[in-house]
Amino acid sequence: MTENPKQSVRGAALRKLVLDTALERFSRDGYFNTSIHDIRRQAGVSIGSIYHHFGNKEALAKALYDDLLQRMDAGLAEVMGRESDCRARCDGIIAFLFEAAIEAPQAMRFVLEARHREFLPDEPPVCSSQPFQRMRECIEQGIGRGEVRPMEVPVAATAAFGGAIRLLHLHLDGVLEQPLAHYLAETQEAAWRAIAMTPADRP
Amino acid sequence: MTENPKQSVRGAALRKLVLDTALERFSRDGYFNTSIHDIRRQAGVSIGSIYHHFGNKEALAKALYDDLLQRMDAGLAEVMGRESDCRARCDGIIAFLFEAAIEAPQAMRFVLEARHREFLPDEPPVCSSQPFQRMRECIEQGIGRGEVRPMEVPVAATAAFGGAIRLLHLHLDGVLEQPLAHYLAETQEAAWRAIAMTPADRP
DNA sequence: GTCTATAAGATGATAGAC
DNA sequence: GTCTATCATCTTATAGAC
Repeated sequence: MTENPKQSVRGAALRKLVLDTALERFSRDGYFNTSIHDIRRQAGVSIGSIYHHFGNKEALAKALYDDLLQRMDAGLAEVMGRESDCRARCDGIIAFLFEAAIEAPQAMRFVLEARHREFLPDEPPVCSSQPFQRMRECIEQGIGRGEVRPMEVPVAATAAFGGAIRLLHLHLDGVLEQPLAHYLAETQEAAWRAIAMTPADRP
Repeated sequence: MTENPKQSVRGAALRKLVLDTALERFSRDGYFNTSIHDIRRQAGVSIGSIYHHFGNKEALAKALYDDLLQRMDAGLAEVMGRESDCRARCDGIIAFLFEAAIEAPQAMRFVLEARHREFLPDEPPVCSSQPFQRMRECIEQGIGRGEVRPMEVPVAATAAFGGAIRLLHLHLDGVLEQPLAHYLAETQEAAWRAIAMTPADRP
């Protein structure tokens, strides 16, 4: 049985195809419910090619994970470069997360929902990854500049983005009545109120 | 090889022992990294007993899940009965979640972090479960009474509890510098500010 | 680099004695 | 109700031809 007729897909393109297929299956069924043979079948390539490019299943997941985290980080970096004050940055970050969840729900699901500890045991928790660290830095700067109330940084960071992330989960779980974008402005406003320095907070 | 010498643990006690063991392993290694044989070995019972009491692995996970959700819901119900105004209820709910995460981290990890969809495919998402619905109701009532700003309910609910839940994740991932309790008051305050009706919001 | 066929091991589940 | 022994299947991974 020929898997990849005339080997029309080869090299880097084959690698990309396998990654895309893995993302779809991992995000839909989970890492453990997806066998290498599932990916092989759906991608229409041979199991030998998959092992040639990635070595083993865990390394395939890790390649995917690194790729997605890097793309997410690039998006956040862009926001941080574009905006300068803390409110605008928080708004931009939340808007970016929403857009990403709308346009690339599978990627978002894999980054946000997957329990990476269970299949990438040597990986630090997601919350220690670059994108999440960037969010924390944004808030830390905001505190330093007096735009955000003085608070413990983990509290401020989770207060700022926890609501949005939680709403992202609801969206990905398909339990929201309205499209995600409908909730954007209110989510940004609530996030900022949670941490904003108000006149009454000044000493 | 005798597993349960003289069958000292039997009936309901055996069932409980299996559930406790399953919780520890599922929460530490994940559902898919835990085999029935692992649970059998650690609990010191026979595989036959496990299948007698639960039928299959998925049903074991479901029994555990239902049990934990019910306990969590009971805790939230207690808070709702004790407090009447929305701010006190939100504070109480967050305090309860923190206490539960401190005293029963394995249970919290299984309820909050596990991807139940992947091993309980017929179960609705956690966010639709009783405890989470209760939180949403609390906020909805707060809006109705004018204690919370008029907002989309999903936004208000995630804004109120998303930060706390996110911080719980950080705690369970072991990335917080301080003990969780240290962050309680600030988390409650930030949660309330995110949704509170202020004089300036009144028309 | 890609392919097919196969190996080696683990897993969920069952049968049947006590 | 609990036990041991065993099964059938699936999974990851490798070998070796092209």
